[in-house]
Amino acid sequence: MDQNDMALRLADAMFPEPLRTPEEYETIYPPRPLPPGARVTRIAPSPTGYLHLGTLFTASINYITAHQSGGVFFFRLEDTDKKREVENGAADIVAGLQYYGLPADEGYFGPDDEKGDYGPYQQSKRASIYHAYVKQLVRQGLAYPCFCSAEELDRVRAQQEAARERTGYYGRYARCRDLTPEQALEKIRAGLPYVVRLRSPGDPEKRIRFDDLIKGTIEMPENDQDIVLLKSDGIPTYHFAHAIDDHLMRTTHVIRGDEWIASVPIHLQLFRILGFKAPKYAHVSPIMKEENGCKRKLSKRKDPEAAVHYYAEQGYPADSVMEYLLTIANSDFEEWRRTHPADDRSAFPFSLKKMSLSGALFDLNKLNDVSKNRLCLLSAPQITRMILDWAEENDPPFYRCLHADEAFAEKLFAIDRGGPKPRKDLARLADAPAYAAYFYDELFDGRYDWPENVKAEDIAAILRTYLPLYDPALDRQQWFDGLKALAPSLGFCPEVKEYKKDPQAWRGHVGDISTVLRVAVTGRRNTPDLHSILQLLGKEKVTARLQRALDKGV
RNA sequence: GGCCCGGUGGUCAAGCGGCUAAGACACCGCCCUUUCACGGCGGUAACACGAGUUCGAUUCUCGUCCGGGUCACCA
Repeated sequence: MDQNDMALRLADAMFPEPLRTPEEYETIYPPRPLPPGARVTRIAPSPTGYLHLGTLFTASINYITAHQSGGVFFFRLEDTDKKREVENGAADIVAGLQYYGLPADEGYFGPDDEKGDYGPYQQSKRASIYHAYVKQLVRQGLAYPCFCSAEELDRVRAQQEAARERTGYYGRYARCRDLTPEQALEKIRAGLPYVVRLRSPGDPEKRIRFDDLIKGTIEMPENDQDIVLLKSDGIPTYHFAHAIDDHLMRTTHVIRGDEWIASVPIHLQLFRILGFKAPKYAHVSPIMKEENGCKRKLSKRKDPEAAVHYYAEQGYPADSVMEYLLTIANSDFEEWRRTHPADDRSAFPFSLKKMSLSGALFDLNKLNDVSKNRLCLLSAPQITRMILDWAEENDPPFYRCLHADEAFAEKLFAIDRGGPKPRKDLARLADAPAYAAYFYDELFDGRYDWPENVKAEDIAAILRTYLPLYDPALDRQQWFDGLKALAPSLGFCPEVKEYKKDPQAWRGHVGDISTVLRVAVTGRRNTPDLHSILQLLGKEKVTARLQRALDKGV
């Protein structure tokens, strides 16, 4: 029996189960009938935790890239590491993408819920596919079983480190590589556990070159590591699954985090050995965080803002988060947004080439600004609905107040909204309680932020004088004219301009009077239009608030 | 340590051999204004360092330094 036959027998011993051939898979998963230029992209998360901001970022870039080219964006679950799996991880990620407006066109949607002709989209269900290809590689002598234990591998690595040599399983360190098929067969029959490794044809003296769509041309040494293809439980490693899946699913553009860039030589090698056309790669820089002067990747464990849940809890609408992410992705997005305030984001001419080469620091200020600019565009019914939904989850007392009279709530959020110059008080829905508290006696904290340029005695005088005067029948102009008329008797100037000419002659101006009233009624110096607030509150409450402020004193 | 990638104001960033080195956020000031806002105007503030190429370097080359990533039966 020659070596070739032995290789076949080894392959059969390793994979005794009935398997399809790679050729069959080629016909089962034919090239996609897509117009030229259409890009097929994917998000392929591992369910090891909740949806991460970085995953969302990468997903949005994949989504846009596919959709702007008339292609397909699909979801593949990389659940090959059972040890690290988190209970509702997959469901959370799927739901999160949906919530942020990035639903996949095809792929995994739930344990028994898939869409598309290129599945299964869950790697744990693709074992026989991987095995078919590994079996072929074993037959060709391009892969072999390795019986080295974790301890042996550790020992070798320690030696390599001590000798200042390159670590890993390659060259003369690839001990199982030289096992004859007979020897391997014997160990398998003896029941020894093993992994399957690639017999790497790479030469580290040679260099490979590839064009990353974001980073440009990159040159690296060829891979000569006999990397693991199949773990001892028969499940593939990321590298191997990537090659098989992205070929069979006909991915044209692999857009992923740049922590993968160092393994591109492995991936390219795999595609070549398998006879697949390699996809185009685009490696996205991570979103960073600054901590005592050091930049580092946003960490799921340490940073609450890494988990996408954080934004929902804080009341940053999905729209705001996506807008912020796009400003990071393509810096000219902001300019586009200014000129197209009402357009859908999908109309923005996104380009991978405009992506930054280095990782951006997460900037809360910027997020707030972006979010304010989005929230101020919403209609009163829209924002009220969002606040209601947010509060129901996150602020029950506030919710109860709003919910008791939703029409009233809508009126209060309608103040100064909808005009050409909308206020920008809200960056998050979580800002709403503080913004609206004074409309509700239950929430009004009764603290007063009196202006320091008005004397306490004047404040008291203003309140006492105005107390019986508020008339809800007056419109804004009449109401304010009334304040002006009242001003001189209190020693205040009715015209600000005149006051400025000779401040010494007055105790203040009409603006100060309205500030005093504002603080007495709301406790705050910063509120929307006072007249509207008084109208909404009504005569009885206004009077009660003025009385209370008077009683409490300054 | 090896291999990659990067380094323009506090942050995000334009820039691709010649510019008083854009713009946005944040901060400060002024103006507008009945208050609060919105808005407008203005200000502080940057090419990591050293060589080289060039008439001329933020821009090209090399080196140094700094930052990040990666070197698993994790993805």
